[in-house]
Amino acid sequence: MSQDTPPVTRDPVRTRAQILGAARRAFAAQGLGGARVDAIAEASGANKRMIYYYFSDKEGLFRAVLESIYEELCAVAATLDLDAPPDAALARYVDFVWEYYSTRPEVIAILNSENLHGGRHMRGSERIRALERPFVDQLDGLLERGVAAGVFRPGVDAMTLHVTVVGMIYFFLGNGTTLSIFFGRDLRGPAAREAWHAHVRTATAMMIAPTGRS
Amino acid sequence: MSQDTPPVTRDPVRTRAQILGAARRAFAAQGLGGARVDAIAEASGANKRMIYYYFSDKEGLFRAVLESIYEELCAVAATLDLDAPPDAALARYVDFVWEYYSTRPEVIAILNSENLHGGRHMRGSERIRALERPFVDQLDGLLERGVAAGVFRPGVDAMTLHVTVVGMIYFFLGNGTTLSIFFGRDLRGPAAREAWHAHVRTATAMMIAPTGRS
Amino acid sequence: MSQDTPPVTRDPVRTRAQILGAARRAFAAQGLGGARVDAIAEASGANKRMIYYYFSDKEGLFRAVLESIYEELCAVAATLDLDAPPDAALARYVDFVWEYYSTRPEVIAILNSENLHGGRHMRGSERIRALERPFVDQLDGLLERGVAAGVFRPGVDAMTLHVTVVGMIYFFLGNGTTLSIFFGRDLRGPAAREAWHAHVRTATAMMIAPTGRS
Amino acid sequence: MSQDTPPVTRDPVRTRAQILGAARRAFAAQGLGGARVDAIAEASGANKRMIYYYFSDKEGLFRAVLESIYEELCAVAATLDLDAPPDAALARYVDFVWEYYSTRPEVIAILNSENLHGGRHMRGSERIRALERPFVDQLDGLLERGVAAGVFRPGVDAMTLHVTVVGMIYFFLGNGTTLSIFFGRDLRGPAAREAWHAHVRTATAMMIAPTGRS
DNA sequence: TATGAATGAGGATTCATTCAT
DNA sequence: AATGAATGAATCCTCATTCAT
Repeated sequence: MSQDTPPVTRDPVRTRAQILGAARRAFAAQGLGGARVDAIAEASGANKRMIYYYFSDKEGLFRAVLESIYEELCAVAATLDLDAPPDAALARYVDFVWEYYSTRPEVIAILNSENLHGGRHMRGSERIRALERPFVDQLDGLLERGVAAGVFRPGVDAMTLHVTVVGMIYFFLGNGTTLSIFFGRDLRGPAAREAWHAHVRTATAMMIAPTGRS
Repeated sequence: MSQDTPPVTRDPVRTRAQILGAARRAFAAQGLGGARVDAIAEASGANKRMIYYYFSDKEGLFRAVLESIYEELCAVAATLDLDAPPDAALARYVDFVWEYYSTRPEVIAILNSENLHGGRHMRGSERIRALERPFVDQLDGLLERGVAAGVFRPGVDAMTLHVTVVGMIYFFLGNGTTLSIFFGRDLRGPAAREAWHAHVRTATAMMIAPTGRS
Repeated sequence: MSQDTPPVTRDPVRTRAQILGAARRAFAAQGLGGARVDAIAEASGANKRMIYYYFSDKEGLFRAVLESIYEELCAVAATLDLDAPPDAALARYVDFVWEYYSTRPEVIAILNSENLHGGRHMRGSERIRALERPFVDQLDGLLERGVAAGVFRPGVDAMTLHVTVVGMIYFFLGNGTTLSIFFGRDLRGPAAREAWHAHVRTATAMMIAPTGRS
Repeated sequence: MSQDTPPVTRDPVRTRAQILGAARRAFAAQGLGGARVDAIAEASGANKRMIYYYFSDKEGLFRAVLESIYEELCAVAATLDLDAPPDAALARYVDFVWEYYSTRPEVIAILNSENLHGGRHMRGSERIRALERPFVDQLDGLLERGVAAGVFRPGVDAMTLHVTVVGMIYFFLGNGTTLSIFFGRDLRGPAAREAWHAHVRTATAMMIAPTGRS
C-alpha cells in the first residue's frame, strides 16, 4: 500500500527527481492516457499536489519526462567514442544503440506515446532540438571517414544510418510481445536478444559496404 | 448534436462493421486508454449500447479490431506473389511491406498499443496465430530458393528477414513525428517517404547478399 | 444525509426539473462559484452524472436556471393586467414587481451572480431576449395612456420606469442584510417590508406625476 | 512567470495595503467564493503566506476589504457639504451618491457578495456600525430643514431617502449588464449613464416634493 | 435489434492553509 | 517580515457500463 521511499521533506531537488522517476515508469507502463496521477504521486512518495507544483499538469509532467529522456540520451551519446577504424567504430555505434534501448525499455514506450500524440510535447521543448547537432556530426564524421577509406559506400547520411539501425532494434524490442505471439517463439529471452544484436551488427555492416555492382 | 450518419436501423452486419471501423480509427488516434466508448459510438452512428451488444466491452472491441487487422494482413499477404527470381521476389516483398504499412498508419499505432498492454488481447485470440504459418512458409521458400541459387547468404530465416524489413519501415513511419522534430527535417512528405522506401529495398538486398562478394 | 425525494426512475422530465430546482436554490444561496455540483445532485435526488447529461456542465446548468427565471418572469408578467385608469394601473404594476421579487428572493441573488460574471450565460441565450418585447410594449402602452390623460409627465419610457421601480425594490430586498446592519434596524420583517412597498407605490406615483402641480 | 511588482521587502504597511487592494479587485471580480488566494497574492506582489500573516484567513481578508470600503465611504461622506438650500442640498446628495458608486464599481459587487453570505463578515465588525450615525444625522438634518421650509413632504426619513436614491443608482449600475442584454440597448456607455444620473436627480426631487393631495 | 436514461467509481485538478527556514 | 515547499480535502467532470423499454 505505501512505498519504501521515505517522506521527502524539504528537499525540492529530490522531490522533483522522485516524481519524475515515478512518472517515467508509469508513462512507460500505461501510456500518457493510462497513467494515473494518483499512482505516480504515491509511487514517488510525494504529495499529489507537488506534481502540479513542479510540473503544472499531467502533460507538463510528460513533457519533463520526455526531456529527461533526450537529455540522458545526449549524456550517454557523449560517452560514445568513435575514434577507431570505420568498421570497428560502426560496430561500436551499433552496440551503443543496442545497449541504450535494451537497457531502457521505457524509452520505447514513451516515444511511442509521444508519436501517438503527434509530438505535441516535444515540439514545445527547445532543449530537445539542441541535442541533435553533436550527435549527427559524430555520425557524419564516421561515415565520411569510412567512405574516404573505401570501406563504406557513399550516399548514406547520419539520419539514414541511424533510423536503419534504431529501426531494427526498436521494432524488435518494442514489438517483442506481438512478434513473439505471432511467430510462436519467445523473442524476449537473452538468447534471442543476443542473436538479434549480432544480426543487427552484421546487417548494418553489410548494408553499408561498398558494392561491386553499383 | 447528432451525427450525420443515418441511423443504422436493423442492419446488424453494417452496424457491427461501422462500429469496428470507428473503433479502429479511435484506437489508432488515442490508444486503448485514450479512446472513448462514447466517441466511438457517435462516430459509428450507432447507439453506445450496441457496442456492448456486439463486443461485450471495450477490451472486446479492441480485440476485435486487432483481429480485423491481422485478418486483413493475411488477406493482403495472400495476394503477395513471390514467384519470381529471388532478387526480384525480395524486392516485391519489401514493396509489399512498405505498401501495407504506409497506407495503414493506424496499424502501427494499434500494434504499439497492444505491445504496451503486454499482448493481452492478442494472446486470447486463436485466429491470429493461425495466420502466421502460410506467411512464414512463403518467406522461407523464397529464402531457400535464394540460397540455393547462390544469391542469398544462408542463416537468415523468415522471422529475421521480416523483423529487419518491417523494423526499418515501421520505425520510420511510426516515429516520423519525433524523428522529424529531432532531425529538424520533415520525414513525412512524399519525397522523404519514397527515398526511404528505396533505401529499405537497397539495404535489404545488401544485407542478404552472399558475403563472398563484398 | 439523504433527501426525501424518492429516487427518480425513468422520468426524464421530472429528473431534469428537480435538478433545475435544486440548482436554483443552490446558486441563489451560494452563487455560481460557491454552489457545489455534488450538493445540487444530492438535493435533487438525482445522480450527479445526470447533471452533466442534461446540462453539459455547471455553467450550462446556471444558464438553464437563468432561462427558467426569465421564462417564469414572462409567464407571470403575462398575467399582469394593466387595463385600468393609468394611476391604478401604475399601482398594479408596482404591486406586481413587489410581489414578484419579494416572493422570489433567489432571483435577486442569481441575477447578481450573472452580473458578476458579465452576463456570460445570458448572452448566449436567445430565449431570454425574446421575452422583452411584449413586456416593454405593455409598459409603453400604459405610459402613453397616462401622458395622454394628463396624469403622467412625458419623457419617461418603459425602461426608465422599470429600472426605477425595480431598483428601489431590488436594492431594498437584495441588500436587506447589510442595510439592516448599517442602519441598525431590521428591514427584513413584515412591517418594514410592507412600509417599503407602500413607499415605492407613493414614490413612483409622485415621480411620474406631471410637473405642473408640484 | 513572476510579477512585475517589485518584491515588497520589509515594508509592512505597503505590503498590507497592496494585498488589500488586490483583494478588493479580486473579490469584486469573482466574488468571495470565486476569488483565489493565490491570485490575490500574485497580483499584490506579496507572498501568499503574508495574507495569512496579516489577515488570518480568506474570510478575514474579506472582512478587511469590507471595512476598508465602509471607511472610505465615511471619509468621502465627510466631504459632503449639505449646507445649502434644501433643494440644492438634495441634488448635491444625489450627485454624491452617484459619484460614489459610479466611480467604484467594485463596491457594488462586494456588497452583493456580503449580502449573499448573510452579512457574516460585517456583523463581526464594530467599526462599520460606527460610521452610520453621522451619516444619518446629516441626512435627517437636511430632511428636517426641507420640511420646515415647506419644500419637502414630511414622513421621509434618512433611511428611506437613502435606500430610494441608492436603489435607483445601485440597480442601474450593478445590473447594467443584464439590463443591457434584456432591453437590447447599452446602458453602460457615458450617455446612458449621464441620462440616468439626471433622471435620479429629477425623480428624487419629485418624490420628496410636498403634494397638494396628502 | 435498438435506444435514452441512469449510475458509481474514479479522473485530473484546485483550494485554502500550514510548515520549516 | 518574508518565503518556497508541502498538504489533504474538495471540486468539477468523465468513464465504462447497465437498466428499462
